[in-house]
Amino acid sequence: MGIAERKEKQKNEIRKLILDASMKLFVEEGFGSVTIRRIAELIEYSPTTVYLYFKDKDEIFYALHEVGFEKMAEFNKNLDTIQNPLVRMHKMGENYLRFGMDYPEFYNLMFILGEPMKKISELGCDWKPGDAALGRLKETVTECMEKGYLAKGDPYQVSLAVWSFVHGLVSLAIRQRLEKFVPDEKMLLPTMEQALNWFMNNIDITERKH
Amino acid sequence: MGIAERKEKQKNEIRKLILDASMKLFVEEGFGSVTIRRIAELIEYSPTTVYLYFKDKDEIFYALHEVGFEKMAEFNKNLDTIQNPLVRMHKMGENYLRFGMDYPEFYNLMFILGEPMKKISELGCDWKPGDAALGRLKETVTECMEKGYLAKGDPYQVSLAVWSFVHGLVSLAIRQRLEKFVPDEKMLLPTMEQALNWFMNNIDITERKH
DNA sequence: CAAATTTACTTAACAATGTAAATAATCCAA
DNA sequence: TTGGATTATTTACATTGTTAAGTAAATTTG
Repeated sequence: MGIAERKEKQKNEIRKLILDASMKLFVEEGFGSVTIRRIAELIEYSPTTVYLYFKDKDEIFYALHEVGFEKMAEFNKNLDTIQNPLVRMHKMGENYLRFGMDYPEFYNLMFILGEPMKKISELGCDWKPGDAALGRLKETVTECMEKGYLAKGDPYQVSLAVWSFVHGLVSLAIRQRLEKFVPDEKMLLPTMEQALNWFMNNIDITERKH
Repeated sequence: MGIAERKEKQKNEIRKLILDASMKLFVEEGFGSVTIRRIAELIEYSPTTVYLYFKDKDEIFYALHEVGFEKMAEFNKNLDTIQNPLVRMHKMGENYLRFGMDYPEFYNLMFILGEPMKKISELGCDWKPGDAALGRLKETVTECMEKGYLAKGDPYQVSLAVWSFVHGLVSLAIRQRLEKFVPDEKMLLPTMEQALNWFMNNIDITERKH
């Protein structure tokens, strides 16, 4: 069926057009500027055409949020060579902080906004990108426990805690809740990294000397 | 000037009418249902009248967000009798988690949404409610350090870390990022409390035995 | 090859939204 | 009572997401 195949291909091409336009708006002007009409304008179709390729706007945001996870994965390429699981975990946290501060709009979409999640819950499927990301953290946590860097326990629980910690830092920062406490914007990331250091020092049982 | 005084009083009465209506909509139907037109409908004025008492919608949300902080303060009334600063801090965290899960819409407004913060940054003033809340945490942290429960260090830094941790938990939970990992909704708060326990155990230097 | 049908797209429209400008009603002092 | 100030409303604009109806072209069918 070369014919149905080409059809499918063309459909995907326009889908990609739409996503590229959405991405351009998203990256250059932020979440709020991604409107159906501006997307349509960019791809030179009528607004309603967009609805022939995506059920609604949330579906577009879901797609963008997946791209965000790919971008985040790039930040984590520097982890491969790190042998020590605790050092790797620390670096993972630093990457997370840096990603969030470098791409706040993406971070927003991935971990804060409701739009991508709506897609998931109505489709009944699960949050694959998030699951994969937390899975990688869990592996490292498990290794840390095995090698005696972290107290033995439920790696899932600890992963959740670590994630919550860095997410808390990033989300407070990018939602302007730290402005009063860290007035100098230049000091924001350093302060967060320092907090991460403190955290890592506290959970590392090999560092405990009192 | 009994006359100008009454004028002022009447003005405040209508302001209160508007805020009460906004609160009703906010509490009963959520953030998205607080629209100028529905507020006007409730108070039986025309929509534009609202603008005679509030510059814009964000100003209303700023007022609501302050009420949220008052509500949160009520949750913390059980702290007064707790002597041990570390136990108090732990309870503070539990209260925070419970408040966030009990009033996700308020939490949203207070710690996630941009609207109330916009008011602040354009007015150039600072985030008083947030400042006060973190201040109380800082006091407790300081006391913990003085009494040897926490390693000595910058209490501000540690407060930020503690806050980030609980905020991370709550915000991930109420923004549906934990659904995949904690499928049973009933287990959400217990899981978060367990994470808090783990956290507290790790930072408490009196508990360290290996 | 002609007719019927499906596909791809557009136009028009609806129902909201926040908000500004113009207009009307009300109130109070002179 | 009159006239200026205050307060409220009417009207309007520019957006938004999204649906329904219409159209033209491509494709399938007879």
